[in-house]
Order: sequence, then C-alpha cells, then structure tokens
Amino acid sequence: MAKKEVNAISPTRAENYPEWYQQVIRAADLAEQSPVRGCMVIKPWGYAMWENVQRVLDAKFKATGHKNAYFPIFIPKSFLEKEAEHVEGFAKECAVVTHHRLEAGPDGKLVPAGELEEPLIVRPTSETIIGAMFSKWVQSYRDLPLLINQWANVVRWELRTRMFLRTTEFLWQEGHTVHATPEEAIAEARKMLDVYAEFAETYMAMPVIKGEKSPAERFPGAVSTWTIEAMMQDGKALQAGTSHNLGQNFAKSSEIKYLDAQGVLQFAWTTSWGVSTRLIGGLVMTHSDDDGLIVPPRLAPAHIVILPVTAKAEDPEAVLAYCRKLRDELCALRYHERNLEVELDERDLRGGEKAWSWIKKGVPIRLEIGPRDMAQNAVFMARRDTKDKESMARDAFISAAPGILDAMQKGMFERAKAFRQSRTREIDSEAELYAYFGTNQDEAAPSQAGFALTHWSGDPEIEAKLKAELGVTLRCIPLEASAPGTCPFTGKPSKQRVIWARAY
RNA sequence: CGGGGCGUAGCGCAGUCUGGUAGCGCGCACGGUUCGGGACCGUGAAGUCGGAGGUUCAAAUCCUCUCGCCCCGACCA
Repeated sequence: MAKKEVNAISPTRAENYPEWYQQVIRAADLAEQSPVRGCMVIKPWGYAMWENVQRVLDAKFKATGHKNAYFPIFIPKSFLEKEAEHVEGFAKECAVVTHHRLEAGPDGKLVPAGELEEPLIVRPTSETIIGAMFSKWVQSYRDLPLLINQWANVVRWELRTRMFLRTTEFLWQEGHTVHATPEEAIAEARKMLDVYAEFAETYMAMPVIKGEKSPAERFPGAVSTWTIEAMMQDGKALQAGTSHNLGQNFAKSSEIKYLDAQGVLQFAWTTSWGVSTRLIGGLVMTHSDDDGLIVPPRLAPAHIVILPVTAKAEDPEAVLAYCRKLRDELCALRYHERNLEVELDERDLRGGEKAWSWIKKGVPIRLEIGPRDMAQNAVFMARRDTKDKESMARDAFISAAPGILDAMQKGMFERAKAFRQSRTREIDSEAELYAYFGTNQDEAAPSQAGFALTHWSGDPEIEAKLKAELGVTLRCIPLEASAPGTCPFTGKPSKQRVIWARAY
C-alpha cells in the first residue's frame, strides 16, 4: 500500500520560501543560530562543504599563480579612511575595537578599560591593511605582478542577517593583486571571474551569468566590478562572487608604487576578488527540494551513505562485514580530484528514520543493504536527485558509481539552468516590466518573476526608480553581449540588454 | 534603523484577553512488541515562561524598560 506523499520539509518552497530555506538548513544540519547576534555556527556537514569549496578554489588560485598569505583581522581606523569611497561604503557596518582590557566595575560586572589610542576596525575587507603591506613589498617592476590570496573571516555589521547569505561574521577568500599596467589588472580581474564561474558551474552545478556591475552597484573604491549572478528557486538573484579592478585608487591611497624599467616612479594597478560562505546558501537555494538539501557530488562531504539493514538478519555481523568491505572498495575509487567518500551509518536507528536523515542532508547516493542484498551479492541504490531506486549487482554498482555521480552532477546543473531559462524573459516595454515584477513583494510565497532582460541606456535614475518602485536592481551587464536596441525607459539607444531582478 | 510578527522543556506550540500550584505534541532515556521509506504500547527525565524593574496576598498572564529572533523595507557578499 503506497503511503501518502509526505515532504520532509515544512513549509514547502511554494508555501513560504524564506522559512523553507531556514528549515532546510536545520534539517540538513548545516548550521544553526549562535548566541551572538547575526552570527551562525557552521556545523560539520555545512563546514565540510565549505572545506570542499576551499580545497577546489585554493588549487585553482595556485594554478593561476597566486600564493596564500594572512593579514591581521584588525585594521587601524586611519587606514580605512584613506580611500574616500571605500570608507563611505563600509563605515556604516564596521565593528570597532576601542578597548583592550576588562575590569570589574562597582557592581562586579566587567567593563571595558584601557582605551586604545586609535580604534581598530574588525576587517570588513582587507584592501587597506593589505595595501599598507603591499606598499612595502612592491618597489620595482620586477616585483610585479604580486598575486596574493587570503582565506579569512570578515565582519560586516549588517542590519539584517540570514544564514549563510548574510551573516555578521562570514568566511571568505579575498585575492589581492598588484600589476604594472591597467590592462594586466583588468585581465587578472576577468581571469578570476572566469575561475569563479567555472567553479560555480562545474562544482556547484549552479549556472551563473558573468557580467559587469553598474556604477551604482560597484564595490566601494573600485573602477569596475564584475560579478557572477545566479538565480535561486524563488527567482531572486544571488551575487555569488565578485572581482574588482581597483585601478590606481588603492595604490594611491596606500602608496603602492614601483620604479618602471625606465626608472620612473609609477603607481601600481590593483585588483581584488572574493567569494564567501554565501556560496553555501546559494547551493542550498539552487538545488534543494521539499525533502531537504541535494548536494552536488563534486562538493559533497560524502558521496555515498551505506545503511545496513540488520534488524531481521540472522547474522547482522555478516551484513555489517559486507557493508564495510563495500565501503572500503568504494573509498579506494577515484572521483575527480579526490577519492569517493563513503559514510557507513551504523547508528542504532530505525531504517526509515535513518534514511530520511540522509535524504534531508542531501547525500547523493544511498545504499540500503540487508540480508537479501547480501545473498544476491547486490546493493539497493537510491539517488537523491531523481529519487530513482533500483537493485544493482554489487560489482556493477562499484564500477558505475563515479558515472552515476557525474550524471547527477550534470543533471543538477541542467535542471538549474532550465529553471533559470524558464524564469528569464526579454522585456521591451516599461509596462511589461512592471507587470512582470508585480507589486506583491510582501508575500512569503515566491513570485513567478525572475530575470528580466531589457535594454538600458545607462541612466542611474532608471536604476533608482526601479529599485524604489519594484524592489528590483540591475544585477549585471552581461559579458556575453546581446544586440543593440532602444532603452524602453528613456527611448535612448542601448548597447545591449541588462539583467534586472530582485536579489538577496 | 522604520513597519509587522514572535520569545513558555532540545524542537513545534497552547495557556496571556478574564492574574490563582507549568501544559500538549514531537524528540530524548528505559522496558517490551516491531523493523527493506518517517512504528506502537508503557514508564520516566527535562522549564529561572527571553531579561530587569514595577503593581498585587498572588504574575507566563497586567504596566514600564530592555535583549533577541523571523518576515518586509532601507543597507549589503
């Protein structure tokens, strides 16, 4: 008798998307709220995914010539003040350290003491402190390019936080490079954007659109900012990574200068680029369903979980031995740049409960193995993405496993891309744009809108108007340019279409 | 920081209007029956009712102030 279809996550995506997102994170045991305002605790299953992000990206950074280094978490206030636009962009969201000691007050409670002569800012980003060091490291054109990356935590005192997407403290990497010419700096920034895009699509199975930010959306202090934009399942955009050409702005404020081959002192050209733990949020919102997370195999903390079914077995130990041997053989298999990672779940839980816990965690493949499978030298396999289940000969599964995972990876990417396609529309009139985005921004249930591609003549007033009236921002000017046309808002000529969307 | 909602056992909630001994479901522990997709019966442990003041014989409940969380907005990765 078929059981009633029940979803593991309540509410569903359609019922209340923001709440669903929170519930998926909880159900998959990725992270939880901490006692500290706006700060989360990343739990092992979530952190393992971040470690996989780190592992893959770190290798890519090194392959493109970058070296890792580490700079202080504290930035003297005066450093942040050096670049005017930069200060303006970050001043409102800085954690400031003003004291270095605690003393017992009259009521026995600890009060800050030992006021600092100059307050220290907990880094919201490290351009200024790294620039100060780079000014010492760069003397000659022979020192260039200087290609540095740092894995770090940063703090931005945002007014509103969401798990992974925007937390007060978050983990990220920030690349900082110095070049002799503007062309090299631009090429570097674009190269790293390509690295991000390739990572997002190949590893996260998250399709992204590469593009340039409008001046209004640029990083504070940058000459140009490029972005990869992804679409979440509620049709909202997520800025998943950015790369900045900083021109000479920071070189000038930090005095990064070099003697060129002609012996002339020149200001250098710098870039910075970063992705953060926000990627995990993007991964959740790109792939999860109403039963919980679905992890793309290339980033999965575990590719396969083996669930021994021993309750009715005459010889449970034999089933366990069969499972352990299977695990060992699978773990010896190569899957891209690492071996297969296999969990053997021997917890003393009921079968259904145990299976559901892994469904919610999104492990790509589940193997349920009991006496019957063992007797037939088989495995019972369930795929998380398609929910397909089948019994397979043991050895056939072992040789097929990497291929099945690759098929999942590809299927997840294609599914996400098809979704994005279904929610992307070319729009040529203001009225149609307003109809498309509607006005029901307060509903918990996601709207049916997504990306709107319109022409745009470059007027910031139009951006401001659409933001105010529709809550829509210009996500990017795609690098893959479309044909020229006419701006539907101003009637002026437009070089290409741009992407509008509501965003996280 | 503005608007709205909410803080009661690990989680989800009722109780608050109308003050009178702290409740329910799930989870957890133990025992038993079960077991290939979320089992059932029994027993049990678990709470400074977010915090601080106040009113009162008596406060989860009324008043004041605070802290935090969620949603929307503004800001932003």
